[in-house]
Amino acid sequence: MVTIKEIARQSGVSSATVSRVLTNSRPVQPELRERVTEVARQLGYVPNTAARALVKRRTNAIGVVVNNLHDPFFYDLIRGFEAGAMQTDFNVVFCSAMGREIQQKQRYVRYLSNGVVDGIILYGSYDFDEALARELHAAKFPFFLIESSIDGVKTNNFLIDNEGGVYSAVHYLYNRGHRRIAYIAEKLAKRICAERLKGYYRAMQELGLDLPEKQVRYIEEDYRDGYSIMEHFLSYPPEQRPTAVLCYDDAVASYAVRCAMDKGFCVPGDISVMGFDNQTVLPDGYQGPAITSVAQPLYEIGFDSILSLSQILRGERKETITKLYQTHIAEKETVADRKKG
Amino acid sequence: MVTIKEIARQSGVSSATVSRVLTNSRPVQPELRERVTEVARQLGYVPNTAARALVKRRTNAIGVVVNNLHDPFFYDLIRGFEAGAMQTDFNVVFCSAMGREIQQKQRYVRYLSNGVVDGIILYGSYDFDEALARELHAAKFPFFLIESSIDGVKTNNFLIDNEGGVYSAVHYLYNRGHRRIAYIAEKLAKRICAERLKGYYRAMQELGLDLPEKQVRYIEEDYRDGYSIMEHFLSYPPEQRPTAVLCYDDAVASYAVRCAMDKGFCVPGDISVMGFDNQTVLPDGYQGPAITSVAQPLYEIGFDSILSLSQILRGERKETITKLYQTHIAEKETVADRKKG
DNA sequence: TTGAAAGCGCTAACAC
DNA sequence: GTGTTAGCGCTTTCAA
Repeated sequence: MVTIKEIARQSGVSSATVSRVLTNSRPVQPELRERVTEVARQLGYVPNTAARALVKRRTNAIGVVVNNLHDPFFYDLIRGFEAGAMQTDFNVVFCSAMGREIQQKQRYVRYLSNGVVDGIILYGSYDFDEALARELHAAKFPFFLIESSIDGVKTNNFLIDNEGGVYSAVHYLYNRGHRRIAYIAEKLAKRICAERLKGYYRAMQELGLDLPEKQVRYIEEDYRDGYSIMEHFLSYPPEQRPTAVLCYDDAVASYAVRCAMDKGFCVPGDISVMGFDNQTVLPDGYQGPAITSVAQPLYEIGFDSILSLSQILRGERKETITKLYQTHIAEKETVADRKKG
Repeated sequence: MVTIKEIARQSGVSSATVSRVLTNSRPVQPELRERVTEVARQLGYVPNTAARALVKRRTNAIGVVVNNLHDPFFYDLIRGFEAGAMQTDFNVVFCSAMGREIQQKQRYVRYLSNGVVDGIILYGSYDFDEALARELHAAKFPFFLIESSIDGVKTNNFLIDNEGGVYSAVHYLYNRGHRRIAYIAEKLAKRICAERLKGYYRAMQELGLDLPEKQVRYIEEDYRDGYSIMEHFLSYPPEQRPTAVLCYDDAVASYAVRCAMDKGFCVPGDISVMGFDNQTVLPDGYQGPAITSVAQPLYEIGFDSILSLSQILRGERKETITKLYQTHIAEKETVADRKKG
């Protein structure tokens, strides 16, 4: 490893001068500057991040922490982060916890927030994400929350209007003549599960549709349960059977569609299906019709969060940044308009 | 930030003792140990990574550097990295350069290799990846190459038998009665492009099939060119038209299939198509038949590389690790057996 | 403008 | 077993 000391020795100046040249922090005689620069170049000097971080208490890096980085769900979000990273001087590093691991996520957050990065972008809406956020908040460490927030504490966060998204999806179906609209819900300890379900109830109530008790069913294990729940809905007699099934997310919806098709139902001819997330990538090689879905602007969120956090870290913005992103309906092939034909 | 010094003060011992307790490095009186542990816990102490890295010259972290982390191509690879990370004590961080950016990739490699991580896993087969590898090698920094190597220098690397993969794909088609087998090639400055093409030529030659000059065409821009190239092949008179088109990768193949279907050809009835990578996720919402492809064991490679690098860093393995991973044919829906029916 | 020296938070060698 | 001390590579006072 080539150090500043070595450069100092070889160019006959003090290490302080080398530092001044390399960081451009104070004026240095042009000839010295040149000499130092040249020696540094020849030796292939790269500053030691740890040493610099220790004394400056700045690392010039931003950390992004998620669960399941491999999940195609993150496609647009990561693209946004990457694009944001191109626009800033901060180095951006990603850390991923497997499954719904809290231990590992906590470990990464602690690791990053103590001398590795200057700020963290934490993606997730599990209950433990809020706990991690509280920890960062208590430590006064700069961070940005995506899809979560801390009750009673104002923090930088980007939220998505999950409730409004499902609410508008119900209206979308209603406007196309659907009245018996079922919902397949997720009951993880994630705020977005509750928010989405709430949007469903609110819309159904406002539209004066039947109280949806028997039209809401919860996933037990994972998204594959969409299959058996759909099977259940399809077992209803035709006059009670839902004409549309709204799903917590697209993965669930994909299994609902699979089931319907397997049972000889036509989607959307016989039954419509909607999802959430507008994922281009569905699990297990789904090849059915493209799923009409509630889309969230993940690219923008990724991009904006990197840029906003950069601004905060540079001190360019002092205020707490909060934003609620709106969703839109991505019209695809799984919803029929019952008012036509 | 709570430091070791503060803990020392509050628990009435020296900071050396605190360090000993916290790192479990040497015996400490049980009561002192307990006192220190308790104070540390109460204060929410987390060791400063930078300080520790500086003195130990170890960070206990591994860096993974790729281009386009968002690319669904990485699905299995990232899953492998994540699973590997769960099996080791090292923290794993990912860095991503956009597009075919060399600047940013170099910046990340330099950043990581100077005080942020103990070892790097570099994925990529661009020419500049080799240059980056040379840099790391010159700096004697521990690293692992996936899909690339340095000419004349023995380094830790995992390679995939790209040539053999395409070679066996040609045989696979041959065994199913195909004789006019075309190839859509990529001509990026990537070693895998050359390797795959070589496998095609070798197989065609060994099988005594027509010299494939007019059966090989190169992509100009990106994978979408698969469409126009397929269009070209389809314009041949039936007796000269390829019965199978082998593609550099699945993204290209997906556009080749699109084209064939658009032009009213049946895949694989009228023309067979094969890809490479066995991607579950194809670009732009591809919905055609599942593409028969040459599959590489990306999950294993990701997993193994983390574990192998961990072992190297812990000094458990001294030898240079080199491995050539074999591919296999993933049979899907785009190849017809012309010897049947 | 430059150099000497202190110190960021931590570990490790050395003494006791 | 424990405290004292030096020092990792760098930046930043403070003098000169």
